[in-house]
Amino acid sequence: MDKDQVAAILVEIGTLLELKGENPFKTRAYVNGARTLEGLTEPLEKIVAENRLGELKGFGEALQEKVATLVTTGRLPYYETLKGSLPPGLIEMLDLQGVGPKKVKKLHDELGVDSIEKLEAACKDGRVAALDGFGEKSQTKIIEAIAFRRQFASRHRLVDALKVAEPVLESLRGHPDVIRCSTAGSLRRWKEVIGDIDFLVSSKAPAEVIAFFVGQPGVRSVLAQGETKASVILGEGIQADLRVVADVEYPFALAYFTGSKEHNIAMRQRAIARGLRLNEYGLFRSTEETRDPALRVACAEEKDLFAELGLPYIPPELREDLGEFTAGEAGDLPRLIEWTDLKGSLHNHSDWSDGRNTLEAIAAQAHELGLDYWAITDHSRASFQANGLDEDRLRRQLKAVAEVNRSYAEEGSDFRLLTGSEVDILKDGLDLGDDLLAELDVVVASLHVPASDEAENTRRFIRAAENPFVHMLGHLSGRLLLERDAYKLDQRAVIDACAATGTWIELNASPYRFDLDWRLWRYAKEKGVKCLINCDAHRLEHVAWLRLGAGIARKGWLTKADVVNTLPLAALRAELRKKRDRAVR
DNA sequence: GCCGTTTTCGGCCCGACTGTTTTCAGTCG
Repeated sequence: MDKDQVAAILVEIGTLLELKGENPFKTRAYVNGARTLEGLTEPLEKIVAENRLGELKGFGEALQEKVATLVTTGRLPYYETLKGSLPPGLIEMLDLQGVGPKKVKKLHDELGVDSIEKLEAACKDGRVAALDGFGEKSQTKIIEAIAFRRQFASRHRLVDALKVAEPVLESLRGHPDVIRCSTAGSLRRWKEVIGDIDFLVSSKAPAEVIAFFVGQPGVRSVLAQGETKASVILGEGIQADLRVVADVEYPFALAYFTGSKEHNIAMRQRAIARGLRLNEYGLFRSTEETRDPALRVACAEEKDLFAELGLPYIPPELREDLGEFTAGEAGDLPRLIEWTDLKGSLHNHSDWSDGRNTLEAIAAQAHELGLDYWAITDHSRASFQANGLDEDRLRRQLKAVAEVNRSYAEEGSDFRLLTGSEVDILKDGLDLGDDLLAELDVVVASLHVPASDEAENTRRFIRAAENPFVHMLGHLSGRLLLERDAYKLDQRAVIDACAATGTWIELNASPYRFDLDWRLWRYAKEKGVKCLINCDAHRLEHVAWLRLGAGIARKGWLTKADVVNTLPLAALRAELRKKRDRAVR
């Protein structure tokens, strides 16, 4: 059983204990343990085998024993007994907005409700409103929550959230009562998948701002509206929360609402260690709960707050409590890549395979945007569903690319299309021969039809990395966010092989992929594996994904020096030759 | 269930909003 499966079970144990009315700190210990496991970059199996679970944060005797049992036997009797003692529908009921463990327990104990369907029925005939502690409004809200859950998923891709958040932010920025404003939460931290959108505003007139916010054109319903905060559902089914604070509180609130929760807890503890108290209203010279302005440590911006706690500014992308405090104290925080450092993309498609646009149109756009180069790496023939190119068509495409480049050269422009292929990794090797690969500027090797066996997939990737003409591996895990899990694959073993062979790894910037996952880049970087931030563009507008991909690279602690496609064309060509030259020697 | 310059017990981050309360519990972030 791998770390994600084990983590999911720990979370479920926590939830089941909550439903049983257990001590909330006990339930939280399980969830904390799960978070720790999810953040691991080395195989859980190895940690268990080496008896090192106890070194993990929040792992005492009970968790060590349970996780070891799960990893070694794939089962856990404690969990099975616990799960068997509660109806499975109760967990699903927790998904409902405004319904938590206490209410589920009461609904189950008093009405025998053990599924969303039965809950809906109980609401419709008024049995819920008649319960102690419930009323008409609770009943109506539950009915609405059930309808909402049916219509919308509660998780959204970053790109979809940005699309609705950015216009609202612009709108807020233009309001006369808004002094400062920002997105916060997981959106600001650039998580690949987000639950809801958070906005923060500073203002002297919160009521006006809140009224303006809930009246935005995209708002389809208002979940809550108070004096300092409001929650709405936007048209696309994404929940958005607004918080309004005084301007003097803004830096503290921004840090607080940006999170992550784990990062905030560490920040708070740093404050406590200095005899201070941190909350969303300020950093106070007090150990008691207070909002006394006289006790507030003055901070004009977030960076001042970090400085008070003995830290350099920590960019939002790094605020996951995954080492930013240790690195910050040591002065080792990386200077993160900016998306404007990127000079082009080395994995893209055209209408020769499954892309939408012609070579000419693609080149014109990339040139116009001020990029230095853009590689055309259409699919190889094995991807017949994508109209993959066989050797003849690829040779013809090389001529067509040369033709486009000639026109830029004649204009005196340095912009160039690069030739290439996204060659399929097949069972017994690559879909194109080495002779032809050697003629291409850029070779991306990707797996599109995985085996069901982890070792087999790992072997195929390692073999591709060993090919001297393969520059990089494409969308390694094969995951599609919110749609499809990663292939069964030992990603760290593949990263090791890339390190050994001088092969690069792509950070596929498609917001459906973001693959390699940001959590693995620090491992790759440690091993000396370089990154390429590639659009995998199939349409002109996908060039915008460079910005998204760079944000994910930032989340993976990458600097400009770690990313090959920050190099200008001549230097890039030199890098592209290195692995091949080494093979020839 | 975890943890320890508050150290083997007694804490565990903390505040806003809602609804059902007549002073607060539940939920959420």
